[in-house]
Amino acid sequence: MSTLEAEYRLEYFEEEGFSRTECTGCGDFFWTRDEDRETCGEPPCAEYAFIGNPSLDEERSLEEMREAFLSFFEDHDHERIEPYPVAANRWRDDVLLTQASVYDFQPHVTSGETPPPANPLTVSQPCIRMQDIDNVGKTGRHTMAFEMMAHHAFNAREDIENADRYAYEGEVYWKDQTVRYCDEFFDAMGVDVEEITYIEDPWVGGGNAGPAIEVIYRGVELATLVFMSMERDPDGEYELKDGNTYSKMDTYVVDTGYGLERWTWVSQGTPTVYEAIYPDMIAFLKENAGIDHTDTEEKIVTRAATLAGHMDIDEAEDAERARGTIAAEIGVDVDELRELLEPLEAIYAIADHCRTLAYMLGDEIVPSNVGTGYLARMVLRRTKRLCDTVGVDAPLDELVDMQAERLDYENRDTVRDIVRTEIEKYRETLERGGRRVRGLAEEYAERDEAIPTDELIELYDSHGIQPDMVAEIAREKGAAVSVPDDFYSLVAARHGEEGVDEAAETTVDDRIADLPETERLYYDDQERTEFEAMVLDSFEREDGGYDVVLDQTLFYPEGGGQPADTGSLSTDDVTVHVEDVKREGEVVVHHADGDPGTGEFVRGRIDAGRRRALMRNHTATHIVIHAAREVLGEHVRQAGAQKGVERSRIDVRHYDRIDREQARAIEHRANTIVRENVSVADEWPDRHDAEDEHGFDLYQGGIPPGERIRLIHVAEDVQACGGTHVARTGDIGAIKLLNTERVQDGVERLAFAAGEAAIEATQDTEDALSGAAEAFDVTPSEVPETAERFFGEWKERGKRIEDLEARLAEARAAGSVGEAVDLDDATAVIQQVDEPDELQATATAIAEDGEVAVVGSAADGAQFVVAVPDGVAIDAGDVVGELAARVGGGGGGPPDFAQGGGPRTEELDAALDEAPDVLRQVLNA
RNA sequence: GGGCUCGUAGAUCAGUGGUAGAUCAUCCCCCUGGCACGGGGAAGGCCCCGGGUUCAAAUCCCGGCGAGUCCA
Repeated sequence: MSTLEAEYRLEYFEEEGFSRTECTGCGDFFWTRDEDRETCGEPPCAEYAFIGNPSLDEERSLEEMREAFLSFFEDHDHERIEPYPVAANRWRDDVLLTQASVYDFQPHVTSGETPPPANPLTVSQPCIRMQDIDNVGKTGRHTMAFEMMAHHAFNAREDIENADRYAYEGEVYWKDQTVRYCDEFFDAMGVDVEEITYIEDPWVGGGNAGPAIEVIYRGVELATLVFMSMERDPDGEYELKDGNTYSKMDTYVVDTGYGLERWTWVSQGTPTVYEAIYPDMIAFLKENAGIDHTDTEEKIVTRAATLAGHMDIDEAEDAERARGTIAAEIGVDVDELRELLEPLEAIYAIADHCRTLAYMLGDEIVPSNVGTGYLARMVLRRTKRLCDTVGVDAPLDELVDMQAERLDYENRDTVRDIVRTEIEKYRETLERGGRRVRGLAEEYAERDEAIPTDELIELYDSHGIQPDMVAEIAREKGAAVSVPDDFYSLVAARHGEEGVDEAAETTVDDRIADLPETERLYYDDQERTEFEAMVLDSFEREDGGYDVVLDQTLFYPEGGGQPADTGSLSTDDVTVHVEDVKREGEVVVHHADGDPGTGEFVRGRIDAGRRRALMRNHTATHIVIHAAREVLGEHVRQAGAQKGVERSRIDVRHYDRIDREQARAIEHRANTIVRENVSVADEWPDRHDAEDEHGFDLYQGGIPPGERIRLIHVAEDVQACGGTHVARTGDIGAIKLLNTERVQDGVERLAFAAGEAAIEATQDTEDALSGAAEAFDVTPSEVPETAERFFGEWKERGKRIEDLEARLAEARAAGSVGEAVDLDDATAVIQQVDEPDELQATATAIAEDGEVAVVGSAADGAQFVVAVPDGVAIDAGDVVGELAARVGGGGGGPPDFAQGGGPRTEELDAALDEAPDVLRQVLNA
């Protein structure tokens, strides 16, 4: 086993006269030019030394600092690239948000499958770290939104077999040059490099690892230099801090991170980072919230922040704990200090959260109850709460827009619209929640009980009501609440074991992996339906079928939401049917119902009708999403799609329901594109050229690996796509939108049919309508009006009948149609009424006349209703129970009105005959 | 992707298997010089839809549709 110590013995350190020292504080090893230095320089071993002491050659704003960094590296042979979206789940499925610049290049670039957009390159990548949400504003140094400035170099070893199998070759630069650049950049920013320490801090993450260096200046970590060069390997020779073993990879990547906010802060030396990066917004918010400090207060705030800056505050709790110490130091009351600082902390957090929201919404994340959308919703609601507590009354969409404007976003109107819609939803949730809590609080206050924890958990988990809101309302209503300290873990416990399904690793069969890449003919001529090929191999499957691999194929394997082709493979002797086709790596595997024989020549024939339908549907999908973007807005993105032969569906992200009018507009637009009969073109450009030209929106259905990608152009729409398409939009014939449904909050599903299926779908609807028209005996266009009239009349008749039944029952009661039985202190009337709906009315009418009613019915089984007027000591329930038992059933009800029955209708007469006895029995009981 | 909650009068919600309710809003009447308030009365329900269990379902079970919410 080897450690990484040797990895840090750089020639550069030697040349520059660095020495390696063990920190007397924490024991970490670090490199420095200052031989007398004893500590690593990072808290808690040292304090921030730049607060109130601007520490670069000049004070810089966020924008100026970013530009200084990027142009420095541009001047040093790096290409500047545009940042990637913060929604990292747009190109990788293992994370939701971009948290570091290197995320941009994982997994395909770092693995060597795809070339980087430039090499070496520099970027300032917006990132979001939700983990820090509680610390923002309080610690003075944490932000949720930040930009990681970086320079990256992608290297591949040349001393290996097939060195050319990677998308980049050779070494651009490695450790020495990376540290040299870092030194030079510090120097360019006016820093005395004697003050810098380079701490050895091996990095491990996401299955990769390597040596890494933290760069510390005046107490703060201003850069991290990571040398990603290892991967997890059970047999690896390096055992690292996570307990796993690692071995060297063929590719090795320079991954650096220079925190833009930190650099800006250090350049200005303000007490908190927020004042350095959001000066305008903080001023605006302070004024809006009416925070106006006297000179004395101002001094206290500044001193407190400065003192806090010198302390090791890494968590919000630290800040709270430090408050006492700071108050004592300044000589003010701790409560007074808190009162002064808390509104400021809220304002800092609002500024940061608004930038986070601008990043998220600007990158087309739509608030939702799932995924990144949920994170956006959480941040937005939290921000709204902060605004309310501190008394900021500017609309949130305006605040977010201030940040979006600063970031120079183009879709600012949509962002504002999303924020407004979302705030409205939140308002409704709060209103609903408030009503609910008030009701609950009154109930418990009345009983003089505390609101139990169970209720609190339910309110939060199912209704999104924060416990502190419950406490507040409960206080108004005089109900007690105590929120347990472990509240959120109780909520988590309620969710039980949330099984993190380890995605079954699709292990490619070794036998298949060894076969050569299948030549894919389906791109060459998308109209072709027959081909010839040689069977390279054929394996029997467990289900009795065969996996057939050919040297070339026209069969499209399932992918990109397009189902596989079906068809047949024939030799002179045998024909087998292909039922499914899958891609295993670069090899296309045909699932057939027989074995054509390894080494045989086969003629392949695909089911042309099916393929053509699929092609129509696939092109139609592109058209529909394009039309949806035009109608609903540029933020609309594909969230999933499934093409079929009969119908297809596409899920799009949108922050509202799609109404009927919009659906019509989308259908109209889509069919216009069909009628224009424009040609559908495909091309295979270099991926980076394509990204430069069309942006990230190319990737509606995920990002494919490789140096070149396939683009499909339909009218103005361009998408990266591996599917098969018709030659011209007119070939689709027609597109019929079948329905829209909401599959999740923020995701609408559009179902549609193309071509023949579109006509059939229309006809089906028409059949339904003309059926209804026929039943009403009116023309189809009169159906809505007629149905409405009928429904109204139907309701009216219902009421009329009810009314008549009541009157009939009264008449029947008055006329004493039934058998009257004299009980000791009351009269009972026993009657048979075979109208099921009139049973109750009759019984009620009799009871209102002061007589005990026993009404039986033979319609729909044997049924009884017994009604007892006030003041008669007969339990109706008992009577019914007894009678119903005689017809093989049961019954019951309150003492004055009971019902029951049973299946044996033939016993009804006998039961009614016995009713007087039963009544007497019950009376005497 | 998973968990939980909800769907009853125009609105807000009660209703634990036995005759569908309250409050507000609406309409009418009374009180007043007029208004607010107050008093009395009326109208307003495919109890989301479809199955099942049961003598009986708004109520219990299953499925669907719609809404909300928490978590990854």
